[in-house]
Amino acid sequence: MSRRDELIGSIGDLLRLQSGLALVLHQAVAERFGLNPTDLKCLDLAAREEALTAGRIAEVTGMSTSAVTALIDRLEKRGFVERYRDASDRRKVYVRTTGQHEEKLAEIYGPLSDATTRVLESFDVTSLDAVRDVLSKLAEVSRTFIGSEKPENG
Amino acid sequence: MSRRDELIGSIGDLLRLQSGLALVLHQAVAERFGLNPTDLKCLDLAAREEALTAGRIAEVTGMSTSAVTALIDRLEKRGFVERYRDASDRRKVYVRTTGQHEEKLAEIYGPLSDATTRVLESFDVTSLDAVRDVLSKLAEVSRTFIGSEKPENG
DNA sequence: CAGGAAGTCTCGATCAATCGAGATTTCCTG
DNA sequence: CAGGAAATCTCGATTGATCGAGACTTCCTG
Repeated sequence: MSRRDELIGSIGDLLRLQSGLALVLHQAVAERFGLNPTDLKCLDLAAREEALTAGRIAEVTGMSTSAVTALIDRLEKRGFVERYRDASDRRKVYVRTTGQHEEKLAEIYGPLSDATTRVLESFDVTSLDAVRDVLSKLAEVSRTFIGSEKPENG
Repeated sequence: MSRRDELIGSIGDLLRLQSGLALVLHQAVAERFGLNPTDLKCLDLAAREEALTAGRIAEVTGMSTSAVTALIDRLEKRGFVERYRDASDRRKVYVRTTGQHEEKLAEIYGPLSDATTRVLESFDVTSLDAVRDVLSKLAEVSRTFIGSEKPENG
């Protein structure tokens, strides 16, 4: 086996390892939040999307509207999100994060993020450049793959 | 902001992105297996550990023994694992994978794995070398971090 | 303003996963 | 072989998340 193939093999292993670790970490985060994975996912969604309605959550997750209501109830009860009605269409209910979410995330991920930065700082620009190129291409591959696996949610 | 800092920032973003994608992918895999995340996790455990007993699963996961029994029932019913008793201590029940798990995993991840390999093949050895170094250091950081977050499971 | 549609919520029922207590089988010690 | 410990399983009850049907409020069209 060539040095190239060896490298490619071990990078593959490392990527799988990182995926596994990400799962464990995510699990730990969900526990720390006192939320199940689905709820945490919707919380992330709320943090990212500007004007997230209950109906939109149902659409994205495939859940029934009643399940979404219950979900928002849970998130609201724990203070992670707030409901507010659209001023111009009062049927709609928007969900926005209160800030607790981001705060808590930063609290949890802060040390990891710092440690990651320190590691990266120990490499030269050439290496970092290569890493960024590779990771961005890999991200594209993953995204395409996931897209092809789940054709329903456009 | 220096070029270094820019690079470090975007690599951080890419790493977070990859983590997110890993989650989505894992979710998709669990669905494809018809298993919940907990069950899938135990299945992975069974695939990795040589002599995995029911009690060991309870220990690792923190579940009660009755929950573990139910879990193994589910996995067994779907053909992913088999129970067999220890020949020298017939109280113990070992759980081993039947091979369906690995087969199905390969089936799902095959295309992604191939695409990943193709991407990596498009880079030169110097770049790959840098990537491997960085990823292996980052993996170490993640592992340490997870260890410090969950001190209970040694 | 009437009628229907859209968006969300309420309610009752269901299902999966879990727990605790106790039963069962097997092992170990004397 | 008796007694207790270990490993797992069974059973009944509980909890959390979900669904479907329908209620409610609001919007839009004519």
